[in-house]
Amino acid sequence: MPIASILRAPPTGRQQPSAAAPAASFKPSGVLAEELARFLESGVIFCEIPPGARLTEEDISARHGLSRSPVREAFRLLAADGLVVLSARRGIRVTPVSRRDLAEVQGCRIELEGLAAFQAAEHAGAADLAALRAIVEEMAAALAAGDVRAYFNHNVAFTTRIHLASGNLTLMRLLNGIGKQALRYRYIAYQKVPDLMRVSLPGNRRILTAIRAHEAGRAREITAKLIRNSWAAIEPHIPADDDAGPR
Amino acid sequence: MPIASILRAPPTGRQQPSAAAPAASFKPSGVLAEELARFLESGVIFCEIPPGARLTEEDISARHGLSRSPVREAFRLLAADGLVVLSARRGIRVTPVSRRDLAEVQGCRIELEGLAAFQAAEHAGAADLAALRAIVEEMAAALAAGDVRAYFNHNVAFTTRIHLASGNLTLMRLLNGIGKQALRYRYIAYQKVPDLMRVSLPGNRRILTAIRAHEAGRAREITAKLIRNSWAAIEPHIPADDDAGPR
DNA sequence: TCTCCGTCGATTGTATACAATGGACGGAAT
DNA sequence: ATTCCGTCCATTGTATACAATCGACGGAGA
Repeated sequence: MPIASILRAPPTGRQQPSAAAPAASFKPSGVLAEELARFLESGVIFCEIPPGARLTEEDISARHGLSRSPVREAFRLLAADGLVVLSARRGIRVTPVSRRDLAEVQGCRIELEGLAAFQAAEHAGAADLAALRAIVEEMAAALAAGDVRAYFNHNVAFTTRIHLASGNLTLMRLLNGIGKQALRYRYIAYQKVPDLMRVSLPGNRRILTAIRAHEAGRAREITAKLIRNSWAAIEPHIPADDDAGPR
Repeated sequence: MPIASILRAPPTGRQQPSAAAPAASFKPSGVLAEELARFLESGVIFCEIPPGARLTEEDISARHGLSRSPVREAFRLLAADGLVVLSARRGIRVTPVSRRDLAEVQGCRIELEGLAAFQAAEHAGAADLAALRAIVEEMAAALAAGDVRAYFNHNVAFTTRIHLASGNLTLMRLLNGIGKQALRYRYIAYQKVPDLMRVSLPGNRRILTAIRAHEAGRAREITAKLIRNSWAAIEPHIPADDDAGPR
């Protein structure tokens, strides 16, 4: 039982659960599969469930006191976002991190985030600009307070708001997919290299400036450069070769 | 019952089906959900199941003589590729086509296919080049024979082989997602504008030339231009505004 | 006639039982 | 001692039954 105490408390006990359901670990409000997916997702992103960890549907459903149906569906959702790898009848594994994977993810992100920034600069309205400005201030506050996790969250919000401002639903879908995978690396980055904040904030300010001025090409360039920066900062902290590594 | 006779024959009758299972419509070999997903997928791509059509899990499972479990999973797979839209408790609809959607898809494709061509030009080995050359010849043959559907299939194979040659698994995953959606538009294009073949073939030849010469930037440029061309050719054949249209 | 509310049907969400498969382990034959 | 084969176990794939929810329809009241 490798990942011991991470996902322990079953949450809800809806309908007619045969055994009594223990305490809650996430909100059991709406669709169980999605709630569970979000819960597991954050676990993976913040490396509370370590890369390469092995999971089973049975295990998770027992731990959370729900049936395999929503658990199974949740895992499919994670797999679609590249956070876990499903091997038929051989269990489920959290996608390992590797420099190669990092390179692929960041390479794609440069294109897609660049496009998002470009289109955001073209289409951004007053509401978008105001929201972005507000988020940047929160980032600045988090930096001043030295709160890495808060900075990280606001940074993610900033990025997401740009995606929204692009008005391109398909692009958002793609970014959402790859973004989940990228978030794990981004979190590792801020955790290992907190000083990244100092580089990131001015960069994001410049992106906002470019968007406000409707300078699409420049917004794209700055975005790309920022991703390359963080890429370079992360890389030393990722094991050199995990893809063909031990199982 | 709108989409009448398209998906009629149930396929397998595995395990203990309560009623006798009619004739097969797809191969029941391995994992039912994936087989079914591929079957429905091609139905959507080739517009045998028309855009905007409404489907239900019950309906499909009855038609194919299998339970809702694999059907449900198949629809999740299609949804992940953007081919259908799931509305909780209100049924499933084939993603409508629209000029706006087309613009989004093609915009993203320009970036991603461009990146794939770029990286393919960097990494392509002898095997990749040989395969690409062979496919181009098949495309030429299909053009000579005036076989639109064959040309389309080979064209898709060509694109896919470039993705493979890029060696970027993450990029392939993204392209696979958006690619499915794009295929529908690409098929409409070749169906409505068969002459597109005449423009497409030389363009693909030039991409191959650029890849063979390891001219990554040029490979990207030509790819982007080719997509823009087909985009322009398709657009007039898509209804102007389907997104906010009638339900 | 118009509006509001309750009932009902259609459809998906969830729970559970069973089947099938792939790998690990152990025993027998060489 | 080594290899091959058969059995068992873990895990997912599939089938089915039941619950919950959304929307539509119709009736009662104003």
